[in-house]
Amino acid sequence: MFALVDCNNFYASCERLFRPDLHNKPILVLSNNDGCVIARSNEAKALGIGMGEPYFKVKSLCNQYQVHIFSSNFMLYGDLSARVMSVIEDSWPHCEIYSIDEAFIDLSTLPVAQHEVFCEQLQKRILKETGIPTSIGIGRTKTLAKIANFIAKKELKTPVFNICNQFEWLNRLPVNEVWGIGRQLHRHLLHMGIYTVADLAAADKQLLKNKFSVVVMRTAMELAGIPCNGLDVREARKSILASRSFGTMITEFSELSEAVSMHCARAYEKLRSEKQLVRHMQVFVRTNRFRDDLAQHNVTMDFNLINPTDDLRCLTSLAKQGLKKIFKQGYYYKKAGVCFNDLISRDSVQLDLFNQPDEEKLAHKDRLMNAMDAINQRYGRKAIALAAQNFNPRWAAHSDLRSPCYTTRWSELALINT
DNA sequence: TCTGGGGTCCTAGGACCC
DNA sequence: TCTGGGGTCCTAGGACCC
Repeated sequence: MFALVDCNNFYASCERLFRPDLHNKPILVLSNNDGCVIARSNEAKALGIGMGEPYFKVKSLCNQYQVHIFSSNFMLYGDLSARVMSVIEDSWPHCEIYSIDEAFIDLSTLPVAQHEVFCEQLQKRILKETGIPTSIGIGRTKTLAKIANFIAKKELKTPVFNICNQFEWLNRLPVNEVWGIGRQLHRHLLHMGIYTVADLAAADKQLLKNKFSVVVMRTAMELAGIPCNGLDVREARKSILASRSFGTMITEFSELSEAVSMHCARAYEKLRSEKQLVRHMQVFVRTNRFRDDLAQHNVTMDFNLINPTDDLRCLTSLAKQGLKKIFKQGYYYKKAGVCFNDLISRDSVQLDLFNQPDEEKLAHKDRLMNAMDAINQRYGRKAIALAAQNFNPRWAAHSDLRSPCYTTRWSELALINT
């Protein structure tokens, strides 16, 4: 038995937490560059504003209905997420943090009669201790718990819903609400006459495997109540991506180079915090895909590193060399990024027989990187950096509507007037 | 004018091995 | 003219997720 705890309109709820005046008011949270809608309060959903819609398309509607707009503030959301997750982990020993706003819990060791009461209490405790509203779905499998959560949130608007013995719901929900069924699969399933969740649960499993994949087969089995997935144990990350769209389009190599250097530094930060080394790296640039009137140039450059590394100087220098090879004069660039792949734990490095690293240099590198990290940890992210970066670039993304980092920066604490 | 970012998993096909 | 069987590993691309 599984339960899925899912925060309601998570980013919008985070923004509202420190703005009680926005209770019952429509709220939107925007993506980087204030580009697209990535979260909506219920009031904003009621206005017909879609998920992922470009902000400029709904801007006038927002003005008309006085929708409160926020640039995204992931520092805040990440911190509040950690609070929610710690309450869940403190309440039950068998948990899997699935995303920034969701966690599965395995209820198998709890008597069936107590499932709903336990989840109701958990929901109340999270609300009380963090201020974040959640919905909880209960089911025989993770996929059913997901569906139950959907019913709780969207259909019944109750804090907790247990789908066991209430399978008639599966006939009423369209198959694309199922976890793992996206746009393409939905299209194919419709052609096969599979319209509802119940249709998929009853479909021929071998046929699904042959026609699609083992993943779709497992999904259908889970809907039929046969568990194929347990709680996942958190494993080391397999890739780290850092990329951003620019606030304005870029034509100069020097500016692209600054951007790529910045992305290296951001990816490096994650790499170091996870104690991993890079064996493969990509650097890429993109033009604006929405501008049919402009020539397009989207390229990626790959590198294999003979000796795995976490040396920011080395990674940045490589990325810049790659950029030099793929950069072409005369294009309007909209986005750039780097991706670290084929990561390996710092503790288990396989050395190359023919390219032994210089031990002394390696030790020197470690001291330098450790010192850099320590300085940035103590004095803030931008305290020390490679000169290749530019902290005040002309091309920085727009985020004019960002709320304060209420819970992570002393200088931005909420003020209370008495 | 304005259109996000960061991940995972699976499969088919090619290259290679004996 | 006729040309096997059984594997592994890697990669690109596509699908999905939040």
